[in-house]
Formats: sequence, C-alpha cells, structure tokens
Amino acid sequence: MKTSRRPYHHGNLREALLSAAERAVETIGAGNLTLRELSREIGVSHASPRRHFADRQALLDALAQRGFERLGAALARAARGKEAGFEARLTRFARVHVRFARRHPVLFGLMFAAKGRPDAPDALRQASEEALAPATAIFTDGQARGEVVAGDPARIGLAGYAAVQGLIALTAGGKFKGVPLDTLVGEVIERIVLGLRPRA
Amino acid sequence: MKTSRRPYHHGNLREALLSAAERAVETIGAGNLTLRELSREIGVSHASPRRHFADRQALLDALAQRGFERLGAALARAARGKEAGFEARLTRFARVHVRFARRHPVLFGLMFAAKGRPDAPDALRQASEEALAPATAIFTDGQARGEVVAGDPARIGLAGYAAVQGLIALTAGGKFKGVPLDTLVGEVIERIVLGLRPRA
DNA sequence: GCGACCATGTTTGCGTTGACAACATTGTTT
DNA sequence: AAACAATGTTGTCAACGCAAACATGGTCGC
Repeated sequence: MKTSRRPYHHGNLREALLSAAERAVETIGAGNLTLRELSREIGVSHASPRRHFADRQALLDALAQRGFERLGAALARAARGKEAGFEARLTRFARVHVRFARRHPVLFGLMFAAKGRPDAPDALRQASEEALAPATAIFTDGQARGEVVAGDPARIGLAGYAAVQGLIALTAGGKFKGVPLDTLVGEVIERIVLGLRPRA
Repeated sequence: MKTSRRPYHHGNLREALLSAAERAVETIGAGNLTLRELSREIGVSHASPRRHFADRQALLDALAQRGFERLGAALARAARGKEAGFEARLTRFARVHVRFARRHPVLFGLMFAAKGRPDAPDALRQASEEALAPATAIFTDGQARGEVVAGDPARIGLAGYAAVQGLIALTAGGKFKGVPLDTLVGEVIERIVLGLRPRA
C-alpha cells in the first residue's frame, strides 16, 4: 500500500485542466465542454475545478488568455525584421496569424469572442492587446520607408488588419479548399497593398 | 368560462419562439438561452418548443437562417444600381453589412458560427450563400467598367469582402468608439480600393 | 352530422450539469 | 506539535435538455 495509487492532491490541477480543456474544446466545441467530464477525464472529483476557476466561463477565459499569449509570441516573431519590405513583412504576419487560426479554430473563436465580451477580465483584454501590438509596428515602419500612405497608423492599419481578420473568418468556412492557404494569403495581401483599382 | 383564457393552441408558436429567442439572445447571449425560459415567457409548457424545433441547436440554426435571409435582402438592396461607381457601391454594401452586424451583434455571431459548423443544415448553408451573393456582382461589374483589376472575381473579391468582414469583427470589439462607424467604413473601403501603397 | 385522423400543446419523468457547502487531507509555518 | 492555508472530496440542489405518453381541437372523408 506504500505506492499511493492516487495521491490526494493532483499537484498541478490547474494546468491539467487547461490543457485537457484545450484539447477537448477543439474536438467537441466550446459549448459542449463540461467541467464534470473534464474532471472525470483527469481523474479528480467533479467539484475540484472550482478551486482554480470560479465557474465554467472563468476556465474558458483563461484558455482564451493563454491563446492570446501564444498567438502574441508567434506574431511578434513574425513581425521581426525591420529590414524586410513592408509587403513581405505583412505577408509573414498574416500567414502566421491565419495558420494559428487554422490550427486551433475553436480556441481562436473563443479568444475573439471572449475579447469582445463587455465583462471580459482585464488580464484577457490586456493579453489580446499585447498580442496584436506587433501589427502597428509593421505599419509605422512601412510609413517611415515610404511604402505606406501617410496618416494615422491605427486607421491605415485597420484596413490591412481587417483584411487579415476577415480572411480568417472566410477561410474558416472552408471555402477555397483547393487553394493552399499561404497562396491565398499572399494574394490577398498583395491586393490590399496595391489596391483593387488598377494602377496607371 | 366561455372566454377561453388560454386557448389550448398558441396558434403561431414557431414564430413566437423565434422572435422571442431573437430578442432574448441579443440581451443574454446565445449560450444562456434556455428553451424553458423561452416557453415560460411565451406562456406555453416547457416541452412545446419540441414540436417545432428538434432541439436547442435547431432553434438557433433557424434563427441564424432567418438572419441570413434578412441580411441577404438588405445587402441585395444595397448592391443595386449598376450605374453607380464601384467604390460607391462597395461602400454602400459594406455600410449595410456593418450596420446589420452592429444592430444584431449576437445574431450576427450566431449566423457565421452556424455557417461554419460542419454539420450545418443545408437550408442554412444555402441561405448564407444567397445572402452574400450580391457581393460578387459588385466586383464583376466593377471589372466590366475597368474600375477593378482583372482576375477571378471570387479571388479579387475575397480581399474586399475580407476587409468588410474583418472590419465587423474589429469594430465589434468596441474599438474606435469615437469615430462614427460609417466614416470608418468609408475610410477602409477607400483604402482598400486605392491600396496601402502610395500611388505615384 | 360524425368519427378517424393529425397537428399541436401538456404532463410527467429521467439523467446531466453548474454551483454550493461541509468536510477531509496534505504541506507549511510558527 | 498545533494552527493554518491550500487543495481535493462528498453530498446536495435547482435548472436544464430531452423524451414518452397523453390531451385538445380542427379537418376531412363518408
């Protein structure tokens, strides 16, 4: 009996819950995630998650926050390299962004849904802002190099970033299945950079 | 006792459920919608919705479908007028689209979430495609007038429509509160039409 | 007229869930 | 070693979705 089959304390329940939830959510959908099933899977009692998350929503918010932190790290990496041209940089940024959304579609939806909620926790809000911050640098640098029209970077960037965000929403629908995603992103960014109107 | 206080049959429960649900969803969120509360509000028993919707999801899907039908009608109206220039037409289209999303944020989220679900009903899928169809006409007409670069309209339009869709997602977050929405849409569309790169 | 039929709402019940309170166990601090 | 804080467990409750059996009232063939 020396080998305690199940130590009374799990040891790292919070992390175990988060990673199990992340996997579960991606397969069954965020709406179908139940704390009890999660507890069952991990092997703890049905009320233990309460010690770490006040309620179901708090767990989902924590999941979203972690998502923003990971996305932010990936985007920051993608946005490095001032030397590169604006379009190349924006394309890299967009590709990373889109790939993340593709790889974790449910988590991604969760992230931006949580961000939009009026009662979103401050930590989540802050994580989302930090994650997306690298975008503005790309635009201001582009302006400094004369590759981007003048104006408030936030407003100029809105058009570009909106296109990226929209592309994600549209490709999530599964449209354009035949075309490789990176190709599609490259095309859209080029189109956004050059404009829809033909150039002289 | 002659005046039947509550006629046994409601008469139009399906519609009553849908409109009550649409209102409720917008205030408490789709996830918090319960069939029982809905039934209580309407004044029927908690199991009656089952006659009209197989389950909760079916009701939400019907809600989304109705949403696409209304959005489609509004977009079709906005896309009329071949005579108008491409940019003006696209701007009107975008404004109507964004306003709809703003006025019914939860429903809008529901619509595109349902559309993305792999097991979405055919009727819903079809409604969503029809609703968004007017967009391609705007682009092909623009190409015919030489106001839009050549190429597969679906691919060209992707950039434009992605921007609209992304703008919705971003403004839903409540950013850019100070700026009137129509102004913002106009700016973004102009930027998309002209491109981010300065014109000679 | 009238009885079978059918659409629609009701009643009752079951299993699951989120939330909560009281208690148990373990590690730490004094 | 005694108090304490952190963490997990057990038991309970109200609400929910779903389902089956039943009730009601209009419609249609005859």
